[in-house]
Amino acid sequence: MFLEQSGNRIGFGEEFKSMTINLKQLSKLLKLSPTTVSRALADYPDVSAKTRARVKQMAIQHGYQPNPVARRLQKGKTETIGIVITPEQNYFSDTFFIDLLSGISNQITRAGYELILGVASDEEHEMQSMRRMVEGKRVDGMILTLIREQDPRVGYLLDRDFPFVLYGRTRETRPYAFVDMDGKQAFEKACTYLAGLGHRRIALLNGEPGFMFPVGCREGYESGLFLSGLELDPDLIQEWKHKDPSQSSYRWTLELFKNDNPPTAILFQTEAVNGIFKGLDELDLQPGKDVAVIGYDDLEIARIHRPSLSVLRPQAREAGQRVVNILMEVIKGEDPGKFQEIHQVEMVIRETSLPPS
Amino acid sequence: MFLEQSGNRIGFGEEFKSMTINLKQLSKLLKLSPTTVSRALADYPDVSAKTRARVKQMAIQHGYQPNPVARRLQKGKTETIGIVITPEQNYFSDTFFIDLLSGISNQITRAGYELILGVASDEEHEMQSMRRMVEGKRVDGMILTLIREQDPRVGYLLDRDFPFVLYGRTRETRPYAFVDMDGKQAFEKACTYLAGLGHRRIALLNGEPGFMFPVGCREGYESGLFLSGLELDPDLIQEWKHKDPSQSSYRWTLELFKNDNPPTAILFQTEAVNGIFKGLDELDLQPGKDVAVIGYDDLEIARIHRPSLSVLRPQAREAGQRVVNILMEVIKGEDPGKFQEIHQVEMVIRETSLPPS
DNA sequence: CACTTTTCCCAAAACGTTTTGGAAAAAGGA
DNA sequence: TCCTTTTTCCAAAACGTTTTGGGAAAAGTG
Repeated sequence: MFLEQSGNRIGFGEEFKSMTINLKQLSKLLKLSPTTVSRALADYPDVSAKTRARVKQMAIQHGYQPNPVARRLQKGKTETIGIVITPEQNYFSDTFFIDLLSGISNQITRAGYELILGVASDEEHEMQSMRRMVEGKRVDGMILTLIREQDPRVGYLLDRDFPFVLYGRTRETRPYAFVDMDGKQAFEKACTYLAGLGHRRIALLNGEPGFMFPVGCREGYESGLFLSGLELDPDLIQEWKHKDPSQSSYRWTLELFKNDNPPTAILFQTEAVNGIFKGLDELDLQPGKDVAVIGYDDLEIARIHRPSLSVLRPQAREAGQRVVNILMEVIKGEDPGKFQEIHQVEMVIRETSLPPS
Repeated sequence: MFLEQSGNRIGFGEEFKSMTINLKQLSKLLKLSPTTVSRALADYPDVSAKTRARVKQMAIQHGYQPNPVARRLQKGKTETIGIVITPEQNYFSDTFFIDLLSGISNQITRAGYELILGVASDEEHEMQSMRRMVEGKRVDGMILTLIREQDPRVGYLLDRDFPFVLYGRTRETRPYAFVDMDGKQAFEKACTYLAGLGHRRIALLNGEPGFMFPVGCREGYESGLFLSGLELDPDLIQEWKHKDPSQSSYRWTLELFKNDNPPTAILFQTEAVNGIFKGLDELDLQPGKDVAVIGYDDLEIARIHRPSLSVLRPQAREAGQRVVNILMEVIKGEDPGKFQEIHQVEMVIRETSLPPS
């Protein structure tokens, strides 16, 4: 018979190698059946307190950890979550995203799950990477970020009833789970704040069209203007491109002040700050002094810049943790429609949001 | 008996669900044994060309993909690679890192493997996350980045003979596999180039001490000075902190020009460019005009800045791919000592590297 | 035709768990 | 004491593959 397994004798100088004990080996050591050992470790009530303690002690002593692959096969779950990121879209210039990822990763680890990562260069590869995970039975659930207004990924996953949670929202009538930042409320707040300071001409540099987030930002901006009794001027609104935030925002800034009646305040995503500040500098305008500015996202640059930048600060880590907790519920079979969270965004007033001069 | 499995009948409106065929089910459809089907798909020579074709066709038709978990259990391999990143160290402000990750991810996918990601907030959690992967038998190999001069992770992995590849190097006498950028050659090249233009006072803002990369940079810098017949002035050398690249580099820049004999050129990592440019701006010095500057890493800011920034450009994607290919060899049992690659770094001359005025 | 070789296929074992469905032993109740 | 209930354990099945070790049929060979 082949039942004898290579033992776990610890030799000299080899303390670390083959620190890998089996359930079978462990049970042999304990003179118990594998069944009992497994159940003891899983705290089943049908194993006596005494043996349970004995098993656990021995397990610790020998550093036993159940082989996750075997467990996954038996349990019929991969205990794995997938996420696909796309560098082209300038994700990583943003400490915000790493915070989100950090929250996601830690919470997944806490649940004993794994996070597998795909890096896709464009929309097509993004889909391809996701399909590999889903159809290849490599994950139990997906996390989606950087959501587009029309996002084929969402339809794909809904069609096959595959568990997922969005960080963000999309235009889709079927119920799905998401965690999103309240961009609308944030921009409304920033806008009314500036108006309250006396600003009458407030410009908005919005995110790239096609994505969902800028939609809310614009809504908040318009609502903020309305609440403050200000009129909307299309000349004061523009979008920047994900591919080159600085370049497009720089050009727009120059454009903006050719206006007969230029703005006294600008709202934008902090990612685009370099271009805007460069543009202002070229026009001999000082941010915070000649023009009030508020950015969305509290990046490092916002804190270290002089004058320091007033910002809207989303809580990325917390959001990441919520995404994971929700995904776990959806995987368990809970109705995804129950989980639709919109998180408030804090405003941090620093030095660039003064009244007009 | 329980051998009967739920069939794979495709109903109306349920085209997508349970697109999940078994090897057993597939073999039943083909009226062949699971053995033969498995071997046919794996191109074993002991299955006739005709049946092989028939099997493959049917497999495609039903979208059969072997369950990776089951395969991993049988093969005794996880087909998974682990990596742990640490946000504190400002990784992600760097498009360089996402390029590296992109190369790694794509190559891993090509090999049919998975990349699992850990995000650790500090050194301790970094180790903890790696131990979970290694001792929990969750990965076949590890990729290490941001290597320290004394790096406990390397000793840990060497001690237990666990396959790994470093992106970078460390002080360790036992042989191990690594892919590294030739920081020494790069800084030497930049330094001699500047000296060739006529610069006599060249400053270096180096990376944080304790990490391995700055060691090579400094060597290259010193060697470049020496080759150009210039003397080393300790006042012209400083380190910045990973925690706040901009802040520390900003302060250093101001300090630097209090010198009686200030530099006419600066070498640094592009990550720190914001602080340096801010400092220069405050001193009314124009980069490229009053002070020549060359950065290490071709970040977006380097290209869009006016004047555009001359840089040293490491090929991150290619390096990532090499790391994975090497790791696969090491996992196969090849001697890690055979794989020690140092990649050349290209210099891109743009507008900030002119002769002294 | 009888023997050997080659071609083609398959049953069973194995990977390391968890779950199922008891069964033996101990305890409780009369 | 005898029956019932509770406690405590375990053998076997199952998860879905790949690998092992043949074995039957077909094809050569003399």
